[in-house]
Order: sequence, then C-alpha cells, then structure tokens
Amino acid sequence: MNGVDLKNRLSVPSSLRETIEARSQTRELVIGPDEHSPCLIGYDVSYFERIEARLEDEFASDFGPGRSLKSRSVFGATEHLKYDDNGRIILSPLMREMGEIGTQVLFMGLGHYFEIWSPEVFLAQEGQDPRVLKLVKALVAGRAQ
Amino acid sequence: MNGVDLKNRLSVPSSLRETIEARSQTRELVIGPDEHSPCLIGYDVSYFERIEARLEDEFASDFGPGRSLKSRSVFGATEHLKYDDNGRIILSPLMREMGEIGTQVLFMGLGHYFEIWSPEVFLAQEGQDPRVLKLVKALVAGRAQ
DNA sequence: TGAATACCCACGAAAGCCCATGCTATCCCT
DNA sequence: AGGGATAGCATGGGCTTTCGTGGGTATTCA
Repeated sequence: MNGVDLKNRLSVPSSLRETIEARSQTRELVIGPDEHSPCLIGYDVSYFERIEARLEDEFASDFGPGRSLKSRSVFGATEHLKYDDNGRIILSPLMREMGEIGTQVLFMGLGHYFEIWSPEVFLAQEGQDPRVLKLVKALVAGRAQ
Repeated sequence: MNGVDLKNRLSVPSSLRETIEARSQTRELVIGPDEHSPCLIGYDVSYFERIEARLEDEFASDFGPGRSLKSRSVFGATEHLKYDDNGRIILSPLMREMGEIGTQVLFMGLGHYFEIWSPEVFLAQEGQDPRVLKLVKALVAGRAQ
C-alpha cells in the first residue's frame, strides 16, 4: 500500500514497474477511470495500444452507437504518465476524483492490467472475494505490507 | 519441516525447487491463501500464466464487471516470490496470517501444486489421512526429517 | 510571475546478497 | 563393513542495495 503525498506524487510499486518495462520498454503507464468500479484501471503502453486497436476493429464493423462508443469514451479519459527516477507518477486531482482515491492507495495486479484502489472504497464493495477482503482489511489495519 | 526465521525467511525444500524450475524455468513461485483450508497454496508461475491466458481468451476486449471480479479473486490475494541463492523466500506477515503460519512450516507436494501448513494447525484438522497424521506427529515430536 | 512540473539529494526501513556453520546423506577406499 | 572425506541442504548473521518517502531547488509554461 502506497501513499499520495502533498505534491500528488505516488510511488508505483517496483514489481509493477518491472513488468511494465519488460512489456513495453518504457517507463510509462496508462491510467483511466474504470467503467464499472470506483477505482482506476491501468495498463502498460503496449497492452493499451492493443486494446485500442481491437476497439478500432469493432468500431469499423459496427456503425451503430453501441458498446464500442461507450468504451471509446472511457478510453478517451485516460492519461499517459511517465514515472520519474524514483518511480513516482503525479496523480492529477481529476484522476483522484474519478477513482475515489484519497491519501492511501492499493495497487492490484490483475494479469495484463492492474487496478488502483482506495483501500476503504474497496472494502465497501459488494461481492469481492473473501480472501482478498481479509487481506485488504489486514493492510488497512496496518499489519505489514 | 522448515522454520521461519527472524527475517521472515523460509527455505523452500530443494526437491520442490527442482520441480518448480523444471516446470517454469524460473526461480519463482506464486502463493496465496487456500480457499477451503487454513493453509497457503502454491504454484509454479507457468500455472498462473495459463490462468492469465485463459482470462484473456475468455474476455478479450470485454472489460465488464465479470472480468474484474474474477481477476481480483484470482490475482488479488496472491504474491509472486523469487527465492534467493540459498532457496529462501520471504514470507510476509500478511501471508503468515492468512495461512495461520507460525514459526514452523510444512511443505506438502500435491501434484501440480503444493500446500504450506503450520504443523499444529494441520494436526487439528478433521478428516486427515491417518498415515499422514502419524508422519506429521512424528515430525512435530522431532523424530525423523 | 506565479504555479505546476521536473530534477536532485537524503533518510529509515526493508529486502537482497554473500559467507559461514552445523548436520545429514552419500560416496569411496582400504 | 567401517570410517573418513565430500557434497548438498537448512539456517544464522552481517553487509550492501533498493524502495518508498519527504523535502529542496531548478525549469518550464501560460
């Protein structure tokens, strides 16, 4: 669990940076609001470009105003962020608002992408896996990382 | 039976390391709380990459609520751990809590995965195989390896 | 010119790295 | 068969590096 400081800086966990750099050869990531949950969703650049391409294909073969358009609007609200020499990004107030992010932040790796949560918001969600809930509760209670 | 030391280090049995490296070509493993029993469950990383690939196939460019929930339950409570040159991992206090692990640890190979138990917790479980129980009792009593 | 961003250094804690020590199992030799 | 050397394993301790974080200073841009 990492903190957002007074300058809106946020350390990206080193393990996450490692996989990002392995996958996209950049010190850069893409984040945006999640469409369904009160959190942010993030990708490495190369994966994000693949998603964009797939949506582009869908859109090309479907001229109706459907799911594609909605998804595009979501992806349009993303930010490309480079992290600095200390591995920190600057989390804009807009992003913090959209992700309901306070002062503490939880990075959750989910395979090809990751989510950024306020721990408290996560605990208030319905239908999460009980093991994950227990783990996050322990984190919030301050028992180690 | 192996011990967790003051730095939370834990030796992974060399036989287990051998099969892990044979299966995934890495000195790395994945552990998480078991869904049904008070212990930890562990896999070699190739197992997890298969799960990841399945999720990717199943959902493709669909980032609906189903995908997130499933991904969180699969990835949210697990840790990827590299072991060092002496074959030791660091077992975080969090994982120890989730698996009810104290200072002594029992690795149990179960085919394509393995479990990590506190011996005492294991003995307190109902419905174990009597032969295994006898073996674990002997281990706890300090006889045999 | 003021605010936001980039760049730089510093510190405490955690994790990684290397070497040393028992201990056990195995081998080998006469 | 017995006994000594050998190698691998689990473990302990100390040193070094990295990580997350706070704070300062320069630079950019409207």
